[in-house]
Amino acid sequence: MEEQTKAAPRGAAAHDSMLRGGLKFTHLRMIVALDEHGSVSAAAETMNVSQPAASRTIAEMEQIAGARLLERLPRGVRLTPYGQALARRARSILLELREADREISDLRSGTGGTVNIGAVTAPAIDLAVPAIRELRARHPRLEISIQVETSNVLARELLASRHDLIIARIPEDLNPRLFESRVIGIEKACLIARRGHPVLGARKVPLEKTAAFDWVLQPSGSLLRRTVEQHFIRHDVPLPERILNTSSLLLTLVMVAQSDAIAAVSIDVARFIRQSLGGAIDVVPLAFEIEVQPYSLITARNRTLSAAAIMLRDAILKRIR
DNA sequence: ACATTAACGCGATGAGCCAC
DNA sequence: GTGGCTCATCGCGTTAATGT
Repeated sequence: MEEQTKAAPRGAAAHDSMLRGGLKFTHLRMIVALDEHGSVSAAAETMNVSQPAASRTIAEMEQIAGARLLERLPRGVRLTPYGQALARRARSILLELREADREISDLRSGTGGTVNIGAVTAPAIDLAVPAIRELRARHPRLEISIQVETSNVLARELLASRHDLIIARIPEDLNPRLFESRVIGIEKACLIARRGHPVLGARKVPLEKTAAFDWVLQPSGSLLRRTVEQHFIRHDVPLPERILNTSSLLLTLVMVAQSDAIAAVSIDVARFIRQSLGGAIDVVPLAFEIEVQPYSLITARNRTLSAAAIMLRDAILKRIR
């Protein structure tokens, strides 16, 4: 009986040393700053305290955690696996607090909420914009921000809590477990050129004919670009040599309209351009289709969406059913 | 060069006491 | 019971000295 009462507490109660030990907001900010800067003095500077104060904060954290959180190196410090675990959790707690801050601020200001969405170009035009239009009609005071970028950029922005949700693909170099995603659309791409472009004479333009011209492509490593490059490799055609890298659709269109440059864009984008620009730009007819990996509606795992973000997500999902 | 430790200062807080 | 005052304590910051 005596042994029983002396035994370590079980379940959740066995893992509350952080709470009982008095882990503070400052500690969370410090471990994140240490992870980002790799030095106590740099972390201290970002938190506007002296370096010894930071050192004492670290000692407190290690005392509370009951584990060594940092390796002291000749130049700076490095987080131990314990430190990394705490930093990861601390980041998520701080992000949640930021979200709570935003939600309270929305409620106080009576704006009806804010929502930040990111999307790659095609679904931005085809899905995000119509969903936003619909939402705005129902909730005119809702503040909505949209960023159009490549999946690489958007996924990182999502993890940094700068977006509530994105329509993109999870980049190969990021852990898919960090996200919750649902495939919502396939994307086909095509090549575009200005009306009257030399390649447009043929019924089916062979790829090798296009390689000699300037190209406008998304930055290296982006999915659309990789897909296009794979077509060149598969058809045994040397890759274009003169490439302008940009993720800006506007710049792409200007380049294509004002020069002999060829660009790769999604079919949805091309359709929109043809309708809107009065035929200044044409689709290059190819003998094959360019299929890009499907895109998904992606949110950060373990992050609760605000009411405004849920409304936008539902408006998007409604359009694909 | 960078981290830790020691000594100290300052402001916030709570306990104890007293007057009203 | 309430408000005002004093004082001890605590938390958290600093600088200076010391260690790696």
